[in-house]
Amino acid sequence: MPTTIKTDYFTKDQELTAKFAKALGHPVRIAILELLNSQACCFHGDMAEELPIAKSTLSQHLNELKNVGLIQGDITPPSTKYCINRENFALAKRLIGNTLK
Amino acid sequence: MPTTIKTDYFTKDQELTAKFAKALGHPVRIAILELLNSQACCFHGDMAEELPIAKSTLSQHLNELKNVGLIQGDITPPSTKYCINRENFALAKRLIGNTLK
DNA sequence: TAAACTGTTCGCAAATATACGAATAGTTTG
DNA sequence: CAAACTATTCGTATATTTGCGAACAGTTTA
Repeated sequence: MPTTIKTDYFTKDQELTAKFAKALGHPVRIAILELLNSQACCFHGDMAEELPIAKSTLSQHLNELKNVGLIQGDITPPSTKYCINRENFALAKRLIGNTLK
Repeated sequence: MPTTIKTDYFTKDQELTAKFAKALGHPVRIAILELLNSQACCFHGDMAEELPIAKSTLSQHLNELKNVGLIQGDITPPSTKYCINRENFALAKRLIGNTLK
């Protein structure tokens, strides 16, 4: 068997593609994005009413989407407004679409 | 607070979109798909040489991709040939792309 | 300042995902 | 038939994800 160097195998793009895809890998998060997409922006509370999960769980999902940059949160207590990050939306679409080409 | 029915909240499309995305949510599986995409088909052994994981782990990843229908395996011992399932590739691209529109 | 309102964070439990090597299962070769 | 070859399955360990309710943190209102 030939020796194969396997250090740092993955490219940044591959890592990023997987990261975006992973963030999309849950129905709740798909639903969140569709909600945000259908309206300009959305408050946490509005989504909590629609989605079949506890508020704390919703916060976690929103946080995951925020961490990969697919959405952004405008925190002005007592309420928080969430919007889609169009730039990263497009990037994610391009990366994933490229993998599925 | 108005009563909201939350049973069976997610649509089939939302579930399927999440499923596809989840399958894409790991760099190894992204790399696998890119390998398969760059060549017509690929043997397990060819990929095992390229990827920084054990063969058994590779089998698991291939199995996940197969389970969601993104690839298909042609098992003719002692070797197994894997190909991309173009139909579901396109479906996944359409569903995820639609979410990110 | 107390109470109300909206979200987040914490602490925990259960379920999934990831990874490896050993053992196993089909073929083909000697 | 034994050995070699390729790949999967098994058993196991660890890490991550998902989910909830309780507790907490900023504002605004009474």
